[in-house]
Amino acid sequence: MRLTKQRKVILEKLKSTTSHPSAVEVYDTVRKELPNISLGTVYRNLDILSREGLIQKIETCGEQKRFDGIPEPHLHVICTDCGRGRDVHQELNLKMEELTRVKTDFKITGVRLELLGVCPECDRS
Amino acid sequence: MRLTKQRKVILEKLKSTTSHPSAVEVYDTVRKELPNISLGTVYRNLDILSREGLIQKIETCGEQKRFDGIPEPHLHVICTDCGRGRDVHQELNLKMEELTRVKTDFKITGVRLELLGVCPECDRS
DNA sequence: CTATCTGCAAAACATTTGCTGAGCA
DNA sequence: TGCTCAGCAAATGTTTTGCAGATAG
Repeated sequence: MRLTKQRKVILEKLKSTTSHPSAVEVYDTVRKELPNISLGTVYRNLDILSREGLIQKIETCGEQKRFDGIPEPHLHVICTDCGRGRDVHQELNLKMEELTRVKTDFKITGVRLELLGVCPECDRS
Repeated sequence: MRLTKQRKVILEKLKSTTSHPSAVEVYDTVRKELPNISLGTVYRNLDILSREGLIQKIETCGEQKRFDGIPEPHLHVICTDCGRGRDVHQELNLKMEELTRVKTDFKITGVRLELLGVCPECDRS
């Protein structure tokens, strides 16, 4: 994987925020520095970067996908009002051992878990 | 809420399957009985029915939304290959009590939890 | 009767892709 | 220099919406 300036800026912007921006939001931020970058390039790079394990594509719900500069799996809270997410640096007590006991003919490989809530901003209004 | 024949058939089809069809799949099924129904009507009704609590809109990930004739919250396994889901009628040991101890300024209201795995069909190939 | 609902078509988004020329290694 | 990548634009897929006529209650 080459380190083009587009790729570098995308990665850099994503590492310096905790707001889990969508692809379009990344695009808007990066465009301040690289005005000629195209949205297609942003999508392509977000995809490549997450496949390479440098960032995380948050397969979250409903709306568009969001991206996280922290590639290690961790817990997110999602605001049910505005859709914004926040990191939670705390483990929930859900054991993988318990998952293997689930009665299903699927081969269980993991969980997708996120907390739902209302963020302080939305709570005010 | 009126009980139109379109709405009745959509609800009926959804109640008689466990496959969590997407809106387009519901459309295809319903069209066998009501050939002139439009996709827009299907979307509108799926939305209304889930807001009324008669069905469940599965806010699942990545791809398009899927719908469940069972409105009560229950666990789903999602195939990471084909995206198909299946119900799991079993509780995981995750207590609401534990959620309230999460350190965040969000007002926690719930969790979104789904299992990931590979379905028997995809496992074969 | 009339407020709600349908069908249709267009619009709105999010995302992907084909192509040609540019630039990293 | 060669292979990967960027920019552009068109295509794709999902969901929403405006409108005029139909219909449940």
